[in-house]
Amino acid sequence: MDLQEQLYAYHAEMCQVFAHPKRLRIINALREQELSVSELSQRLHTPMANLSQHLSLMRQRHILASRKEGNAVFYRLASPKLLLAFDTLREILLEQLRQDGALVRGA
Amino acid sequence: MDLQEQLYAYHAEMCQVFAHPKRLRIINALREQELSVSELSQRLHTPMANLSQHLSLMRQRHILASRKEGNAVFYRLASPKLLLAFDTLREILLEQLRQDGALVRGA
DNA sequence: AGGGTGATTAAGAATATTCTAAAGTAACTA
DNA sequence: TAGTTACTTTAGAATATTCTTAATCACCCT
Repeated sequence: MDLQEQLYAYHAEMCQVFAHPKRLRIINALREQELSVSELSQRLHTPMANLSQHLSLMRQRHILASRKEGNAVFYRLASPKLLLAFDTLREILLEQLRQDGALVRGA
Repeated sequence: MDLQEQLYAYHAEMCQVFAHPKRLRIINALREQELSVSELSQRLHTPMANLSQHLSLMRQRHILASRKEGNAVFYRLASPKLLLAFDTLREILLEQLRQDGALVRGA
């Protein structure tokens, strides 16, 4: 595999993180503050085992970073630029929905 | 499913488009000009049948638009903002690779 | 050491994605 | 109209993702 392809492969792996609603919700929840797994579990109404798998994936891909305190583990966004990409895509999405005359009014 | 969840689901569907290296290459190839399927096929060294499936997915998700001329079909990016998101993510990626001391120098 | 809490890991079933090969469609050309 | 080109669609096998349940790990406390 040449360098360009390698880069595209990494790029795609990174984007995979965004390709699941639950992971997007995690990112959004961590927008302003770090949270522990159990706090996330409460906010997102999601079992810890499941969350833990998503979080681990996101950490592997360097989208999230974590720190341990006692026996709680706190996760945070690894890069604030992520939110720029996140928000840009959401903007495009909202434009599309508006154009399609779709289900969403004032979202 | 409530509205917020619906939005996250759409958002994730959209991001899925970026979660495959071949689709990222397609987007990059269409950065400055529209291209026909056979032109893409040559540039990306990918069979048309396979390309066609990726293109169709991307059109469904409103990432690409197409136009027919004779019996050629030309595809183009649906929104220039896509490139902003694309490039932002690639920047983050390159920063990571640099930090990791990883394989890539001057990419 | 033993028990409790918070988090991770493993196993496995259900589902989704991706590719190849073959068949099908649409527009051009002789 | 028959053949050709450009593209799309279908079918199906290989692979990957996601979730649930149960087991395990790490840290704290008495």
